[in-house]
Amino acid sequence: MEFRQLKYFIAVAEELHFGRAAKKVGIAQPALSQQIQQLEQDLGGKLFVRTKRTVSLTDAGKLFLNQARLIITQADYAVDITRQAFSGVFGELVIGFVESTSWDILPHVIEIYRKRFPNVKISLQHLHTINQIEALQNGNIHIGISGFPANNPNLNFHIIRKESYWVAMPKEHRLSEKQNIFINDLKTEDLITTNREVGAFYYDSMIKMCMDSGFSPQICQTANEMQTILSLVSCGIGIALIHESAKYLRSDLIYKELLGTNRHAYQPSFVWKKDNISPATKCFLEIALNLYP
Amino acid sequence: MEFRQLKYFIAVAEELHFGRAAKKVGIAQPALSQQIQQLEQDLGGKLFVRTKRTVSLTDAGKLFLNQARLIITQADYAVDITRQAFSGVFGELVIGFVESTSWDILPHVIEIYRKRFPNVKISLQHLHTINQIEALQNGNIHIGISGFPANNPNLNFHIIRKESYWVAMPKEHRLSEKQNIFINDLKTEDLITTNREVGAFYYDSMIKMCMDSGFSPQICQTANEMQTILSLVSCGIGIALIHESAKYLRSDLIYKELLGTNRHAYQPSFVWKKDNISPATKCFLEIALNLYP
DNA sequence: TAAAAATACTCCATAGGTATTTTAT
DNA sequence: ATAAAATACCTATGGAGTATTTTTA
Repeated sequence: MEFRQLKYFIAVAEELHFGRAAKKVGIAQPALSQQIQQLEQDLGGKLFVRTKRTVSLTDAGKLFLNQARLIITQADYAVDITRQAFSGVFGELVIGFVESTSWDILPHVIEIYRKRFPNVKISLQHLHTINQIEALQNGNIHIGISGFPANNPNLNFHIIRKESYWVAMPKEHRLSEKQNIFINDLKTEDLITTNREVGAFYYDSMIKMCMDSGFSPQICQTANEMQTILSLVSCGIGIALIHESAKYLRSDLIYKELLGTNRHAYQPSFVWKKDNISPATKCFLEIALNLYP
Repeated sequence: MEFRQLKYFIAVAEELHFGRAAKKVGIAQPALSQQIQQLEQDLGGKLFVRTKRTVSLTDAGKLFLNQARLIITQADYAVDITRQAFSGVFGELVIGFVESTSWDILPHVIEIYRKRFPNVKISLQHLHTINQIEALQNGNIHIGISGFPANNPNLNFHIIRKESYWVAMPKEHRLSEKQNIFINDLKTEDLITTNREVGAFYYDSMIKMCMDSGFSPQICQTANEMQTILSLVSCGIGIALIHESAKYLRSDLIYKELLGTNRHAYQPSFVWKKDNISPATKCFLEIALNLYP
């Protein structure tokens, strides 16, 4: 049984005339007769009752006509949505993101993307940068939005923006009097940081920055989320090194830029595989990179 | 797109290895590669990501795999039920019947048939003999069960049995005293008969029988159903010429055989088209004719 | 007699085979 | 070096064409 034969069969069933049906499907009448005969032989019985003047469907033929239409419809649909998948307008997109990108970048890019590609199902996964790299490589996510660019030979990245370090402190803190804050001012301060596993790049970068200035930072407390860290700062437990966009999470603190350093506290980036990216991924990246050139 | 290609594609998707998949579907590896390439070209994109060592499905490939399986399942099902239709175990059977066959023949044959062919949908239509003939010819019914054999060049028939005329009368009727009743005894009796259109054959046959004996019957009343006729007899309105099986419909009357005639009051028969009968019809007839040889 | 399906036959496109090449591990 | 997919090329099956026959209304 072939698709061709199903289409021919449907044509004959609709026309009930081999000559007209042959014209309809664009072949010669004898070829059509042969194909129908072959189909009948395949199925093991007659689909049509032919006299030399009239053609009509047998009971089994009527049954098979419904089936043939179902098959053709199903096949056309399959081709259609697969082509859509190739074009990127249909499919699935799994996006991994770090907490800090969920404040502005993630909702922004998702909103724009959804408007253009409403038929792509988006799944979001909260993943730390290191896990995004792993998930990208074994195909669990299509796109990563990480706090720092991934350094991996199989991955591409695009830095969204670079933010410097800021110091978050309570209103009554003594450093709030100072005009300019440098790294050495933190030597004797209690610091609240993230756990290293939450963002090793950020953590190590901060440690190195201190070490380069000749001291080892006093980490009095760690937490997993920025909101928690700022709450701890607010309680007077210590001060925190944050990046600029985290300023807007909490308004009861004083924020001052850390001067005299060329390091960046935060470089939110899109990350994706170098090869075999899906059309939906490609379309997403096109929008995303256009949004944050 | 061809069924062949779908099957090959499913095999490769399952094995994720062209060599093994080729063996599985029974062709050589290069032929398989070519067919998959052609399918991909048809669809307009890659279904697999190939490195020289590994094969994996693209996102669109995963989508198309589900679709391909649906199509193949649908096609297999179509072939299956069509073959069943050819064998007579699946399909539809529309049976026309006259009232008098619904007392014993119809339920009997249907019961036996349903046991053997539970997947054939049976529709019953109450039709007079003349309408059965018409319905058979334009394909509205597959089988007719009529009170008399149809006389039509396009139809075959099989007489189930032959029943002679009987006279139905109330207990107190004067003819109930008589030992033997002949046609001439009815000359002066009020007769209750069916309307002619309900069974022209029966009606005309009865009229002719009287005319041959030299009188025109006194028809005092007509009715459409045998039950009604017997009720009217019971009321003393008149007597009725019935066939033997109708005796069992009502026990408060006296029934006596009409002697001295070789005519038959009733010849219930199966009727069907001479050609292009469906497999289900053929199977039904086989059972029916075997049941009433 | 004419319309329409089937048959006879011819041709060529292509599915599938074998041999070989390419490439990643 | 090897495994595995792709490429090159060849063969033959069968789909479709033209010409003709058969059949019945």
